[in-house]
Amino acid sequence: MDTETQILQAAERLFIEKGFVATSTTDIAREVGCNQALVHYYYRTKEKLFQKVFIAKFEYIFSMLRQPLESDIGIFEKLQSVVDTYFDMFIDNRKVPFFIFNELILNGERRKVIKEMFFANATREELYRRYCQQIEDAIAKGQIRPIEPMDLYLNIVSLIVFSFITEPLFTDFLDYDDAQRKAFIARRRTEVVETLLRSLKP
Amino acid sequence: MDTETQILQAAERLFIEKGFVATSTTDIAREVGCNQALVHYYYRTKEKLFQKVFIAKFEYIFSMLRQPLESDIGIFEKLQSVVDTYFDMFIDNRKVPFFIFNELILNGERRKVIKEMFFANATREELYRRYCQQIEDAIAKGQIRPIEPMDLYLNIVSLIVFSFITEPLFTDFLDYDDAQRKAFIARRRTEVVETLLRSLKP
DNA sequence: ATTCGGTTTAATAATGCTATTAAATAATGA
DNA sequence: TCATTATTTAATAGCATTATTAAACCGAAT
Repeated sequence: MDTETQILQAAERLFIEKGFVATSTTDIAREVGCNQALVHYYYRTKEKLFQKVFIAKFEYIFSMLRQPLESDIGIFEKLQSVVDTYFDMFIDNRKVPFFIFNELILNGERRKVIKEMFFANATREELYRRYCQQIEDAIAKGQIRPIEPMDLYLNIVSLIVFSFITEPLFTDFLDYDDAQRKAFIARRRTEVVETLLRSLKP
Repeated sequence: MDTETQILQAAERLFIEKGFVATSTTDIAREVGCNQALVHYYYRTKEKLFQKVFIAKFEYIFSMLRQPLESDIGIFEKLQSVVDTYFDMFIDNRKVPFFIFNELILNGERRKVIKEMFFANATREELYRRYCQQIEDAIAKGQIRPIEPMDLYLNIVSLIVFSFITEPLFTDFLDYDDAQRKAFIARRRTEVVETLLRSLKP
C-alpha cells in the first residue's frame, strides 16, 4: 500500500483511539514507520488530515441508515434492523461513537465545517425527510404512538451510542473480561430494542 | 475570596468548558488574573488540580440520586423525580454531562483513580444495592415489566445525558437561538419520561 | 522596626509539538 | 542515459506547555 493511504489509516486508528489533541503527527509517522514531515507533505496540516478521517467516518455512519430506511419492511422491523446494523458495526469499531461525538462537541470551529459538509449534500436532508414521513405514516396508521420523529431518532441514537460509550467504564469498574464485555453488549442490544419498541406502543 | 479557591473555580469553569487537554495552567492563571506559577504552588500539578475538580463534580452528580431514592413515593414518581432532578441541574450546567463522560472515557489512567475513589466509599455501593432492591420489588409486585436494574439505569442515564450532549449540535446545525434551545430541552424532558415510563409497562 | 511565614512574581529549564525548508533519494519517461 | 518529477529524510524555526526555582512582596506578630 502506498504511504499516503498508510498515513491516512494510521491517522484514523490513532484519532479514533486517542482523539485529535492527544494524537501528534509524530505519533502518526511513528505508527507508519515514516518521517514526520511526510504526514505534512501529503496532508499539509494535522487539521486537514483529521477532517478527511472524520468526514469519511461521519458519512459512513450516516449512510448506514439508507438501507434499512429504503427496504420494504414494517416499521418495527425497520427499527430492529437499524439497531442491529449499528450494533454490528460498532462492535467492530467500539470507539467510533465516542470519537464522533467527542470531536463534534469539543470543537465548535470544526462543527461549522462539518455542518457545511453535511448540508452541501441535498440527499442527506432528503434521507431525513423520508425518515420523518415514515414515522408520521406509522403514527397516522395507529401503528405507533404520536412522537416527534426527531425525538424518536434521538432516543434510538442515545440508547445505542451510550451502550458503547459506557462499555469501557464497565470494563474497568467491574473488571469485565472479554466474554463479559461481549455479553454486556449483547444484552444491551436486545434491551435497547425492547425499550424502543415498548416505548412506541400506541 | 482567596486565590486558592479562585484558582479552583476558574479551573472548574475551564476544564468543563474546554476539557483537560485544551486547558493550560496558563489559561487558568489568566482567568484568575494571577501568575501561572501560583496554580502549581497551590495544586502542584495540573492533573492533581483536575482530579480535585472532577471528583467533586462526580460525587455531586451521584449524590443527587440519594434524595429521590430515599423518599417514600411510588416507583413511577421516583423515576419522574430523578429525571427532573437531573434536568434541572444540567440546565444550569449544560456541559457537565459531556465533561464527565469525556474525561472518564478518554483517559484510562484517570479511570483507575476514579474507580478507587468510587469504591473507597461503601455507602455508594449501598446506594446502588438499594436502587436494585426497589426495582426488583416493583417487578415482583407487577408494577413494571422484568428488566435488569443496570439496564434500566443505563436507559435513564442515556436518555438524559444524551439530550444535553447533543444540544450543542442542534444549536449549531439548526441555528437554534436561546429560546429554541430551551424548548428543545423542555421537550426532551417530557419525552424522556414518557419513553421511560412506557418502556416499563408490564 | 524587624523578622518571619505565607503568597506572589519573573525567569527559565526541559520538553514536545506543528509546520517548513533544503537536500537526498527513488521512480519515471524521453 | 539522463533529466525531470515525486517521495522521503534530516534539520530546524517557532511556539506553547508544565513544572521548578529563587527572589520579591506583604501583612502580622514580636
